[in-house]
Amino acid sequence: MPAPKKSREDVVELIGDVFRRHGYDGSSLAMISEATGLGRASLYHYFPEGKEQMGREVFAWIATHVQRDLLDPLIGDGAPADRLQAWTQGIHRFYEGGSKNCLLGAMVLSGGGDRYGQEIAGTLRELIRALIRVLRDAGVPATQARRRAGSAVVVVQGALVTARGLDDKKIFRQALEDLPDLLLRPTG
Amino acid sequence: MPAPKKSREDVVELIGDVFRRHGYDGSSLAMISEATGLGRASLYHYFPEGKEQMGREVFAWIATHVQRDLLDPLIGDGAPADRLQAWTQGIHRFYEGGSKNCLLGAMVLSGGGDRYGQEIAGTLRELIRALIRVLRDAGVPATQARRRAGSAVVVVQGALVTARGLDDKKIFRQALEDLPDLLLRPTG
DNA sequence: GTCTATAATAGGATAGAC
DNA sequence: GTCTATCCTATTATAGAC
Repeated sequence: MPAPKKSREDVVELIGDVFRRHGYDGSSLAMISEATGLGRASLYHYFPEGKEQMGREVFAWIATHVQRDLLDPLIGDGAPADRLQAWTQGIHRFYEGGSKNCLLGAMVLSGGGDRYGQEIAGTLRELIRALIRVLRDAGVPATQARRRAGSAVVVVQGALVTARGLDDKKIFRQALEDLPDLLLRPTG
Repeated sequence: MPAPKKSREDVVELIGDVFRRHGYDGSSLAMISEATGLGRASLYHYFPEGKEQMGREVFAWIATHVQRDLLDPLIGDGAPADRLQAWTQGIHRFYEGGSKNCLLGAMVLSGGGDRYGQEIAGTLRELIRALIRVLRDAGVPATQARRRAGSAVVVVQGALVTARGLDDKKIFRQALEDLPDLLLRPTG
């Protein structure tokens, strides 16, 4: 096996997986070293500013992938219901059916919130804005659209935490399944 | 000021607040010492087994308070809608309108999950069971009741994480407000 | 770019005086 | 029950050889 030769992006993704599982404070360089297959020295070669730089790059990675897998499908010009469907499918893939934690959520609750609060809030807000647009396109009144867009993000976050807390992915699948109907239900 | 004399329960609650904010791994004895006003030595006097014992007692504290503030209102014998209302109000108080994190959620994502996974899952499951009963009492069919009870917990968890991620408590209040109608909506 | 060694620090935990 | 001092370990981070 001729050393699979990981790209920098591969490494960043692997580091992100460690942060997801153990939070920021809970992730030691030893774990990161093992997960990436890189020795400590190599890690500092790639990331001279250490753990904090790793965190920054992981967030950059997340931002581009949220854009591609979650935001782009929402912003397309198909029917609103189809776009929402594409979005929930994107989420399903993104979090591997609930087995992967949300990095943003993990960071918020584990020491990353103080350090990366701006990035976290920014990504969440972008997502909410895209959802508002979809709901508006579907004819949902502005106030309701804002409210429901917020609760969509709430459900995704909650489903990931709860699935992990209960060690049961079904709850994640179901919450996701119910989401489009919930968002597009007639206003009353 | 004659040293307000904290009871053991007060101390445990204060420690819980530290865990909430910083997660398990993120909470150092220095933080705990400052939050409680007790020196390291005193902490070990009260908790000879150290941080892990603190974690255990915090979970015990949570269990009794979840019981009193969240489960008891749900289990009463009033109308289902009233019981749900009492529950959401309990949650609102419990988390101080979204400014306090969920300890279970924080633990899941910050090193506590490995140590206290059983306690976390147990508390969540109790809550879901109580919710199922309420929904059944309201005439919701069993399958739907299970599903919705799960999603109620999902919403609460998600609202707390998201409120913190966005640093915006409004999203928590709204999610909570919408919850009873969502749970009791006609099955379709 | 990776290895070995090592510094420097923080964190958890203990001992003994009072 | 609290204080001071201390130990041990893990962790972050750096230096220098190859």
